[in-house]
Amino acid sequence: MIVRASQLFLPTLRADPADAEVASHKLLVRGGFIRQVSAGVWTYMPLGWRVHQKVVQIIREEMDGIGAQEMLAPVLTPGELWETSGRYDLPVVFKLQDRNGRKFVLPMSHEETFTFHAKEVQSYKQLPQVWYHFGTKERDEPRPRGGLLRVREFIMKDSYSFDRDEAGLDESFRKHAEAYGRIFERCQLEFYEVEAESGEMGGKDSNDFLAPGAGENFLVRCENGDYAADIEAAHGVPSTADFPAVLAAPEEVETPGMRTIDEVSKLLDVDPRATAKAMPVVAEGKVVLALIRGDDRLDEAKIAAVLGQFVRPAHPEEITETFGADGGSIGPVGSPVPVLADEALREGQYVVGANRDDRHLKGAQAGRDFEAEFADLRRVKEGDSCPNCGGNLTIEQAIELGHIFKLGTFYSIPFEANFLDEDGTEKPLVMGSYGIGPGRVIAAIVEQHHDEEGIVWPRSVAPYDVHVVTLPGVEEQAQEASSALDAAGLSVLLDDRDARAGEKFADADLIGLPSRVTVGKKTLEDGAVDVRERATGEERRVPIASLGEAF
RNA sequence: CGGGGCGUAGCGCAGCCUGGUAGCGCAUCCGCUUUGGGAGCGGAAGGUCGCCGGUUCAAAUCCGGCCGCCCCGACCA
Repeated sequence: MIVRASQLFLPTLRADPADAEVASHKLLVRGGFIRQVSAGVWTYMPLGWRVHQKVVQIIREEMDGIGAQEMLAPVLTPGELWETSGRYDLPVVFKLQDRNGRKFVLPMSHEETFTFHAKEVQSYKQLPQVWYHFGTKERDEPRPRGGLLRVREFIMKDSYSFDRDEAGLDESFRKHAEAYGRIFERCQLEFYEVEAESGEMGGKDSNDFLAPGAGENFLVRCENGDYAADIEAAHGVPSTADFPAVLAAPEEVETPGMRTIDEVSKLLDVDPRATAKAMPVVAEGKVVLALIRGDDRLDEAKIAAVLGQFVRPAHPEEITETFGADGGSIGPVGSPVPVLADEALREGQYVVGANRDDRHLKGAQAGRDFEAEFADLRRVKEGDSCPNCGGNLTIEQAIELGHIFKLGTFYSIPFEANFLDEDGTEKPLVMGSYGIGPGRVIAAIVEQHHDEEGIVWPRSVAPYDVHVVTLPGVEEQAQEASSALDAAGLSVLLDDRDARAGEKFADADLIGLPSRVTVGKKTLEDGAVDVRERATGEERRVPIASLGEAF
């Protein structure tokens, strides 16, 4: 295939768009791949759509490879299906009504619809089934951002597995994980499969596929490659505290006006890591005192996992009412409410609030001076050690490319999606669901494959294989070169525009096809062209006659 | 939803404080010259200054309300 740039809708921009921050957003817009229509709503223009199609085809091949069956479910979905699952009232769900006031949902994923169809599965003999589609998803995101990173409408490949039992689900889950690995490898992505929070899905196990780069997730990794986790699920070993001399009993000290760990540790000349921070929270109407080491941050996802969904920090009035002291001076010793302490505080003696204004206690020790439940509450941070090998942990931003869930019977029970098993009993289907966002895959590829000049597409997803740049006076030779490449099965973008060489080269670098062929006046003398690799800048001279074999 | 910023030609911006016929660069169109890393000269086209209202002889500019977009946070299959 040969496409002429002079006829192509490819509006490249010389400057970065003013509202873009991340590299993939800037480059995809500048390169004429995508344009914004509204916040979090994008059009894929011809080049961008070609990339999307390439990614989709890779996903399709790998899904088909594990026996999944492609179909297409509608966007417009009756509200009753979502009332059945209980998801109708989630705030991110787009809802609308028809002229008769009948409720509809624009779904953000299709569990309900696919489970609805799964009611037609009758017998264990038909299992397992794996169905998927590339469907348009809608989400009333409170805050879209970062180009394709977080959007309100997007295409997702979502698949759903239906098995007889847990063992079958494990197998479907494993196959998906392997297929996902192959998909991301074919897209030349560096990625990590990590444990994830299941959110509102009610599922048990769920794994995220994270690609380092920009993005909204934080990936924790060990330098030795034996540990990777999303920060919300990650465990780190905190650095060792520098404890002062051991005390036989807690000792009260005056700390007038000292409210923060920083102030207290400076005043008392104590390592902040040898202090403990008390954070009263309210869960289900009850106050609990969360206790973490002075240098740590409370991880809200982790405390929510222990105390339940609705945890909030206590209000100042609640604190003084409960503890009889200001928030800067409260502590676990003599606490009127249960203490939930981070694992790091099991051993050692810490400086804590005395539950009296302007007083702290030195040498407070869990088990001796106060009772506490222990849990992992601290947010992993730079400088922590790997829980497996003790190596250094690093934290980097990452894009969530895909998410795989073991749903179990969360949907099949309310939908009564049952089958008759070998033993003659009726059982609910055991389900899994598995998503990949091609748009995020594209963003991640650009994040990981670009330089100062523009995008550097991996060949597997490049919109075209070769960019042929024609300089003036050699139009015929450029056509000849393009035909040779086309005959060799390569797709060609022929830049036949009446533009200056520099402009064409700059656009070629920006658009980022893997190879560039320059046809210029020299070609008239030697019948050869310059072939340049976008990734390396390496250039070689190749006769047009043998261009086909040069790739 | 809380905090901050922005809205003027296709893109990037100035003008607003201190009201008086709307400007710059790039892009676009025509002509000539030029042509291996974003050319030069000459000519031209293109804007309800986000929207509504108010103040004023006069509003891009001052005041009020609304809308949209970006960033941080909250939120988040």
